[in-house]
Amino acid sequence: MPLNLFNTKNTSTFMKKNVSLKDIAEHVGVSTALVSYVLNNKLKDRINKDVAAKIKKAAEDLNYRPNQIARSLKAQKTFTIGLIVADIANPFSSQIARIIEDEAKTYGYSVIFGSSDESAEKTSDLIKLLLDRQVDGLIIALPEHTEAQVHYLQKINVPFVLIDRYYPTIQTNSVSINNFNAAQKAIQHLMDNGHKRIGVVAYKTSLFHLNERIRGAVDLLAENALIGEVGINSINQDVIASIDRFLSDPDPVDAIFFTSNLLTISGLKHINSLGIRIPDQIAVVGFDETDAFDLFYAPVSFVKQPLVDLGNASLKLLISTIENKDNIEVVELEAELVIRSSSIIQK
Amino acid sequence: MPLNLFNTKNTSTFMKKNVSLKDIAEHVGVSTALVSYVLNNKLKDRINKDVAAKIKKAAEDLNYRPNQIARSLKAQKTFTIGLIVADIANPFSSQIARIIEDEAKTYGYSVIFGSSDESAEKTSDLIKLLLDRQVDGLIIALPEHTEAQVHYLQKINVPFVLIDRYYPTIQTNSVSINNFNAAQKAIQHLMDNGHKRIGVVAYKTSLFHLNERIRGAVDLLAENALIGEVGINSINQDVIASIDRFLSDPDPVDAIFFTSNLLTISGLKHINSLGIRIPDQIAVVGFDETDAFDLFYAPVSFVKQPLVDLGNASLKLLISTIENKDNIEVVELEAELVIRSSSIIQK
DNA sequence: TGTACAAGTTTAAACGATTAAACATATATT
DNA sequence: AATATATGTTTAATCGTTTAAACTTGTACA
Repeated sequence: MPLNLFNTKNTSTFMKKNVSLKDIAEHVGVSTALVSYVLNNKLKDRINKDVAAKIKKAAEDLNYRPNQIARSLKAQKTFTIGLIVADIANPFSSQIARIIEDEAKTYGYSVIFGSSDESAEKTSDLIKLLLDRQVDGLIIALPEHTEAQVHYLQKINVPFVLIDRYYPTIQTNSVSINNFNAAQKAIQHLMDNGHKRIGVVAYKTSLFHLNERIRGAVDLLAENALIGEVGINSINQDVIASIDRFLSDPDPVDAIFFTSNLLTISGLKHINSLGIRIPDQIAVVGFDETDAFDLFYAPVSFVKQPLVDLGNASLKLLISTIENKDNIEVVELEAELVIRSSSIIQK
Repeated sequence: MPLNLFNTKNTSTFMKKNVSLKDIAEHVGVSTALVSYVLNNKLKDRINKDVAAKIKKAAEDLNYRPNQIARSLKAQKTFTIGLIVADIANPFSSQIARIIEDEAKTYGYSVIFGSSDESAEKTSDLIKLLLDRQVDGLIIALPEHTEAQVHYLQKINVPFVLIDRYYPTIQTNSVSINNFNAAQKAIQHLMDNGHKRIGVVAYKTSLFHLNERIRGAVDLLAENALIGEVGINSINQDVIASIDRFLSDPDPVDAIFFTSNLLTISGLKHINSLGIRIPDQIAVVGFDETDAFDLFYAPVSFVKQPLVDLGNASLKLLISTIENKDNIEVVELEAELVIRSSSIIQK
């Protein structure tokens, strides 16, 4: 076998060890305790200034960085929070994640995230994983059928905040919008613009927050409501079927309210493919913001959730729960209707 | 002050302590060492089966879960990786994040993420933060002017992989697409479709991977190239100026290649507002995928990066580096041109 | 009867930090 | 001179785990 001068394998055993308090202590000739006191600015008035200076210099010279794992173990606190969303690749989730990341940083916390894919089992697994890693608290967007997980978290007394989704029958910290009102804003707007027959495209789900959107719409539409139900695993197919049914109805729709961003996008694609003009033939209101709405030939009106407020409120609530605030808080924010041309008939 | 029967503050001092090996040991009446050996299936052939069964039962009954922080400290390994992206709220970043999350999980790793906002300083801070938390390795999408950070990581011998962006002059692990080829695919396609005067909208940056896109385009266009430069902090403004200049040129463009998703979206909005029809008056090719491209009246042709391959390759490379593979690997993947109606003139 | 070995378990150190308590030594107070 | 106080530093335990090494007891064999 030829000698390979460039083979770095042999040098790879050399791994620079991290500098510890012990290294500094030995370097200066004092105990690790003293080094710790100096670097943490404790016992300030007791410590010899020259020694303190020497220790600080040594820490600097050796490029000392405290091992947060060791700190966490001793302090029984990791300054890490777990964030469980449906799918970090979904813009709603990733925008929330970004807001929480920034807000967490201002409190000295880092974020470990996980995607549940709307699966209760994956949610369980993620909760366990994050708790095993000793996160100080959790922010969770729950999928369906996770009552057991919520009760478990309550039983073991872990700080957590539900975001976006929650169970109205279980008392927990939660931060969400008022989905009933949000839907009513959308429907009322369509009615105010003269639309009589309004279709609602919504998920077939047990999730309370999504059903509130339906309830808000139906409350205004009464027997005039046409509801299209969409399975989470057959979005395109069911959206198409819903729209087709809305149009072939004896009294066909003149407006459609889509109750999520994915439903809106799927619906707009189908309306496009049918050659139906928005808003002249059908008016449209969507839910949640995406670039696609801006760029659409008739910029899409939509219900805009206050993402920054949602993210910040959930983080603040979590931190105060971690810091021993013990009463439960339910934060409900109002969404805003952004009106653009997809729902306004030109005169 | 009235007595508040519902005040839970008083009970809040009760905090369920996590069950430790010591608790199991005391419960069964053995040493923690034995408990550890049993639960980790070590020394199998030496341990009394009845005792082992008792220990396992106790662990189960007490709902024992190993403290990963303590494990990490002892093992000098956290099974956590740090992911630094420009902005987790950007679809490109969040899609990559999702892929890395999934792939990491199959290796037993978790992901802590951070957004650099294209700032070299924030990148430094994030690297320090993540290293302080003892991540086993890093996957980083670097912003400009971060050579020092790369050299620092090399000096302290931390496993890391650069994704999307890298310095061709610094030997590091990296995973990216061939941006030169990607741009050429886009330009060649436009030329093949009879476009003669092609504008290229690109960031004014020192980032190699972005300049490769320009280089690829210019290589084919030669003196026919019209380049619009866009500052990262003035995207809309500069995109508008570039397009206006392209159009008012004595020899105006008949096609535009946008070299990122944000540039594409910004450009399409301006083209819309000018009432210019795509593809009849101007053909367009974008970069990276977004829902907005699908929904556009002329679905947008775009350069599609192999996100799944990028994510998986970077994670695999990182893991093998963590596990002591010592040679540097540069992975370069090919992007694919997805052709739709925005770049095809109807006959 | 003494030695070797196997079986089963414990001891103790280690990971890197924090911190109450103890310990020296010097200085002030009576 | 004896005692109190201030100053400066160390000792040792702790967080929860892992694991090499040591220890105990029993059994087999010469």
